[in-house]
Amino acid sequence: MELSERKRKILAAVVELYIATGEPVGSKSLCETLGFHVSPATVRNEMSELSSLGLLEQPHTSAGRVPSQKGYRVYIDSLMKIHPISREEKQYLDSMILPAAYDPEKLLEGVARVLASMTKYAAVSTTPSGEGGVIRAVQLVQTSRRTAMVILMTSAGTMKSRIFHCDFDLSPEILRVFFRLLNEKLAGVPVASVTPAYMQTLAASLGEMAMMMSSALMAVSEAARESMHSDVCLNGEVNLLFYPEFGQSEIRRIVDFLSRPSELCRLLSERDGALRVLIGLETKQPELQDSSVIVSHYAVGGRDAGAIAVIGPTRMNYSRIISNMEYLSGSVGRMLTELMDLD
Amino acid sequence: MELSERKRKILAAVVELYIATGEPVGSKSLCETLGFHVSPATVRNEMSELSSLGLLEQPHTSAGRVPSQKGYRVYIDSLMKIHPISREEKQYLDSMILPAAYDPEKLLEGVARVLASMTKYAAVSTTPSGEGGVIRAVQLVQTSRRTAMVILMTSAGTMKSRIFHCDFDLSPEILRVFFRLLNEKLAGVPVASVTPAYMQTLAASLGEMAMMMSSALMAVSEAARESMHSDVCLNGEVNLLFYPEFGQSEIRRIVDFLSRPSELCRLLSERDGALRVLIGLETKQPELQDSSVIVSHYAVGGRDAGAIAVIGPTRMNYSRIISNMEYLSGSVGRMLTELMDLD
DNA sequence: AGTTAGCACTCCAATACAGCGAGTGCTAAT
DNA sequence: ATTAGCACTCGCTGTATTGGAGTGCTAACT
Repeated sequence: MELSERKRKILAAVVELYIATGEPVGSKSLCETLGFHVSPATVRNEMSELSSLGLLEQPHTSAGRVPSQKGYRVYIDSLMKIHPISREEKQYLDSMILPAAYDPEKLLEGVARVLASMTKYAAVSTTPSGEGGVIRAVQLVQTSRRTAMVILMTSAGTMKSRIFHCDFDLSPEILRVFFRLLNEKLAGVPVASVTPAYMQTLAASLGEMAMMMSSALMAVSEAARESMHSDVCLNGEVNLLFYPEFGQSEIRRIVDFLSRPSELCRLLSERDGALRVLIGLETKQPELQDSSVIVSHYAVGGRDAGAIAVIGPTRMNYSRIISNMEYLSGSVGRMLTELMDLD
Repeated sequence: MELSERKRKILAAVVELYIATGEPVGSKSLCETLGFHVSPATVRNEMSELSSLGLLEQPHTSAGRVPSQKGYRVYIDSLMKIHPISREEKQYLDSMILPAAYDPEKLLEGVARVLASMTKYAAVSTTPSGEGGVIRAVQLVQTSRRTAMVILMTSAGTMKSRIFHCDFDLSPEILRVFFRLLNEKLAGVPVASVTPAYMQTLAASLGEMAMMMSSALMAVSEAARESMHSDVCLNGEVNLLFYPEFGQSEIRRIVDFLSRPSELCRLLSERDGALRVLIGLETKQPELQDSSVIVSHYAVGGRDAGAIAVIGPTRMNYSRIISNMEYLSGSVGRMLTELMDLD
């Protein structure tokens, strides 16, 4: 399907005008935004052909045209020019996420927040999953006389903590011993293999220390289990309220869908290169019929670790958002890689 | 203003029926739910008097009655009987927040989440502010070869961390020295006095160590500054979508209000005993005209530290929510007190 | 052949209006 | 004091009317 240059320009103009206004675009108003002079009648003829090609559609006979799902597809794949991200935007994004760069969960939560506030759509992010990684280190922090926190860091960029309680007073010396033992035994061990059974055998090898450390060991195994699954952070659902194309009932359906983490996960796992745009039913979700999703994956230490996504009406400002998301997922990956000292 | 027993019963029944159905209640349907036999006409007479007392109002002449703000007030202050919290509810609440009990911020965030999911309204919580407290301990955790995290715990129940970067490789020995120095110098110092100027004089007293530790000291002062202000966690705004009394535009106004943390803070700072119910304009917020807010404060180590709140339509299930919130704020205070080892 | 002006046609959206029914207030009887 | 009866009010729903934006077609023009 090759389109004439003029058809391409007209399609692009329809998409952009519709994105900007949210109203079906008619031949007359389109003429005004077109860079060259043509009469409304000519534009009508062209639009009529674009309609029969399935790129535009009419809400009803006597209304303007609206891009179809296929029309958006063509626009995104070959018509749109991506607006490179500006220095100010980079600085803004960095400044918003940098303060949370020490904790993967906080970081990804912050990313969802900034993404939502910047785009004015709903944003989702997943924290990295420790699934394929190994334990990099176990840290211990005393939190009160008889409680301490274990922090388990994995090569996949996760960091989980868990508190444990002893029935004797902790001292820096004891913690040092615990620390040495735990790291000796666990560093380099695949996270997936840290099962309760594994901990049992580990405890056995600790001899008399096993008793004292049992609650610490339990905390470690719980932290390992938690490392295995990735959390989903959702933010900015309410932004969707401000788009008139979503009515009360539609919003409810979308919000309801967004509240189901497993479905969101599935949506984010769709991949095909680093960044993907899913338009309307391409998401395979009837609830998202009039929404689009932009998913961008981030990598930690060279391996795919998680994703960030924006969900908004199909009439989204794709070009601006895509460049921002590319930058953000790059930053996140870099920060986590750095945090994990994997560079 | 003393009401006859029958008027009290009728008012209570109107409030409860309206809370349950959301529809203005008419004399006929009210008769059916009333425990004793009276005719609709009698009820109409009573309701008419309650109307002229300003306790009920009519959306329009030929509609049923709806409780006025004053009517809710009377109901809450003297008619409602609080439904004590059940064992299952307690267990559910505990199980939802316990896993986050090691980090005040996560805990309060979790509280907002569980409160929102349980009530199906919007929930807010504030993290404790370190303002009046002193530094209890500074912990250090190595996060990579040249980076470490400082964790600053205060007597007010706050815990803030910050990462710092050195231009030399860190070792457990160095960290131990840092740890000892920091705690020697800072334990017991009021958080409010840890200004950059204070850190300057502290650095001076460290002699040759000052150079090596400068980034760590900076991290501490930033963590202290952060400890001073309390975060506001908001959750479940979207729940408000499901109440028909809120139209699209009203929801937008409410959500917009909720997105301004300083205003939320002001709202939560209203206090008068541990728990307070603000109905409609009692909140002094025109945006919350048709909403009510229930605020419950929690204490850490015997001192007021923060608050949790629920925001929903005036037609809220007050009795259930109040008992749940009382329990929750008690739990939170207890957990934080325990975490801080202040018991 | 491609472009354009003119015009009849379509169909949504807004407005007006009638009829229904839930609920009230009043009156008169109990 | 309570209740049955009844006229009245007023929002809601459904139907008819109208205005206008936008289209598709045809015929004239370049």
